[in-house]
Amino acid sequence: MLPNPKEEKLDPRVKRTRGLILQSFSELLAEKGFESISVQDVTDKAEINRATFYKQFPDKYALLDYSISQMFKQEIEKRMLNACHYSLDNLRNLILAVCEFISNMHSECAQPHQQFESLTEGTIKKIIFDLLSHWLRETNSKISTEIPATVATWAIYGLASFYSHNKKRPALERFVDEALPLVAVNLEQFA
Amino acid sequence: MLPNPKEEKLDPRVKRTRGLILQSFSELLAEKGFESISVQDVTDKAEINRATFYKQFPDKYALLDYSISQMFKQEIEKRMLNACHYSLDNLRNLILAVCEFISNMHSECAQPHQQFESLTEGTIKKIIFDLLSHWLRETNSKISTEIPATVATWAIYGLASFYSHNKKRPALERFVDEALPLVAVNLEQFA
DNA sequence: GAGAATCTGTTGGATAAACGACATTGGAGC
DNA sequence: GCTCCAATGTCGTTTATCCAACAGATTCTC
Repeated sequence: MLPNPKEEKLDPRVKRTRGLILQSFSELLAEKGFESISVQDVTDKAEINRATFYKQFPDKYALLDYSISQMFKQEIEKRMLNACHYSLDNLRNLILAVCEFISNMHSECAQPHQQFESLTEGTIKKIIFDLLSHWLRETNSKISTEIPATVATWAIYGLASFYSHNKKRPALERFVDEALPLVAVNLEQFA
Repeated sequence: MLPNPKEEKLDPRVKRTRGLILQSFSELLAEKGFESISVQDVTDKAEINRATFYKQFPDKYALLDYSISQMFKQEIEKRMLNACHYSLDNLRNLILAVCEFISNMHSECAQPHQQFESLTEGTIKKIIFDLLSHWLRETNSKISTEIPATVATWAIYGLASFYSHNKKRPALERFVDEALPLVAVNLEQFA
């Protein structure tokens, strides 16, 4: 993965511990709201020591961040968006991915409150922004990528949020096709 | 479990490690023969260090013993045979359990050679013998339990082995019903 | 049958996890 | 207000796991 060339050789113990924490955390999220999940709950279910949790994460908010980024990055990798370049089709796939990810998040979590969403929003947008910046810089154009990437990031996230909150969710493909040009217009100079 | 009142409070790390080893070992047994499974194979699949394996088990034969006992004891516990006493019905259930366990072992392992069987035979018989001894001693009869338990153990194992090797396996229930009296006759004095 | 490759069982030193304990915080119930 | 209880975050010590390396044994290959 290009934008994430780290954590290859990681101590197996750390890998194992994080895996157990992530697993039990996501199971707990399916049971109850984030705020009512304690670090105790997580470590009990994961069968690890509470002190070990704090060696891996400062607190449960850091765990939430890490958990969301891992899942979202995994989604990106699965669609091979991390290993490619900017194109209208890839942009379309990215928007699709974000819409589906956020929708799934809402359906898998027991209580996806507004507060929960605002906690995850920044994490997700950061990844979108990094990916878009990577795409745009790759074109070697001399235009600054920061502004266009920012606009596109917020637009994409906003679309996905809107879509996932929509009671009568329209067909996703149609929705994305309708929204795509509005996002792409600011990126055309990189195509 | 009465005949196994040990290993309650075990270091979580040890529990985890053994679990990973057992899991990957049984997966490997489903792929290839015991002799062609190396300690390397097990630790690679389990994602633990090879030195860690040797802290838990002297060699792969010890792992086989441990694995078989764990699975067989679990089967016994599932049928609640460990928490009860001697009766014709319980004896029948025990024979059923042994027959099914050995049959399953043969169907789940890729290459259940004769050599493999002789390695597991002693382990299984030990557990049967201990359980029978436990049952018989519970009756408080003054008769020595050693001889009757030995005879019954070998008979039961022999029946199960015969059954599992039979090409045209008869209905298990019928088979056991036919064999049951021959085993029970030596234990009637404890009923 | 010589050489290469693989597996074995073991070691010493580094590091992560377990454990028990502690002071602090914040909420629930009275 | 108050007490009680549970969760938090931190610490020092002990223990299990990791890792690299080793010599010896076995198997493969040419």
